[in-house]
Amino acid sequence: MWFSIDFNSHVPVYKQIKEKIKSMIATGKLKKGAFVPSIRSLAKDLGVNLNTVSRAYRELVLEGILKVVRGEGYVVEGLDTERFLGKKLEEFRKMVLTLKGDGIEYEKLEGILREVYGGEENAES
Amino acid sequence: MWFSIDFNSHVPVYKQIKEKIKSMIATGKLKKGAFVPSIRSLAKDLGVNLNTVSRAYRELVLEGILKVVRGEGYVVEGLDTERFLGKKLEEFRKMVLTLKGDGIEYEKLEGILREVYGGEENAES
DNA sequence: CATACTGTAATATTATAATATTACAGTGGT
DNA sequence: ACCACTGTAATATTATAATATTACAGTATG
Repeated sequence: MWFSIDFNSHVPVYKQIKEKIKSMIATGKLKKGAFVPSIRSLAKDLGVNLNTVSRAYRELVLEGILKVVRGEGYVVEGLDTERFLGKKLEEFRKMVLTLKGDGIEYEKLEGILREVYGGEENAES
Repeated sequence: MWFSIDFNSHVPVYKQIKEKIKSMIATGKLKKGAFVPSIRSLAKDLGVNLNTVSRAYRELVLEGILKVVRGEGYVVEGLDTERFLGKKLEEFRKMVLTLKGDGIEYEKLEGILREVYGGEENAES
């Protein structure tokens, strides 16, 4: 299995797919030269239509992230990881700004940060 | 002027409106008993259709947040602020989890937190 | 009472995302 | 050659969001 789709999200499925692929390249789970799953198999795994995956892959090709070999599949080309992570951090900053505007205190957010990140650094004992 | 809409967002406009209204109630900018702008005037201000604002208000009534006085307008009823902020924090946690999954370090996020929150506590000198 | 605001209702139209389905074309292994 | 995979293309259908437009109904104020 590969990953999952949030069907309740307002984010279009094809965009979610694109993001996950990028994320997996950024984290090294997908390396340059590797084949991503075939359109049909990924569509089946995710429970979405073939056309939806096709659109995601097609756009990733346009962005230079995948390349296609007809009859064989889609291959990882590369990703500007800096840029990708930069965008993610921009979204984070935007959300923090909104939360601050809603009157949420710094400590509350920092607490959640610690919660998500902490808790495993000394797994023994 | 009231607030603005992000037309590039995948979040539907009527949902953005609902969120902003809730946010303004949560932060006390809109108090119980106050009239929110009329459907037509807000639609004009935001540059959206009357029907879109109408839908937002209608749903806020269903949620018990506004009430309607025919011929007069919509009035703020109330908001479960705890619940509202709780949901926001849940979204925050989700995003942090994703960012962690993307290999972003704790310090990077904490830095942005500080950046957004800091910078005013000692405004003099 | 007329006017100018309110909300409401109904209908048609557009754009986007996603689905369903069928068909065609390239590649590789047997 | 055949078969089982790949990608690709085309078409129709559905759901949702948003728009445009017109019309009706309630309330308040001059």
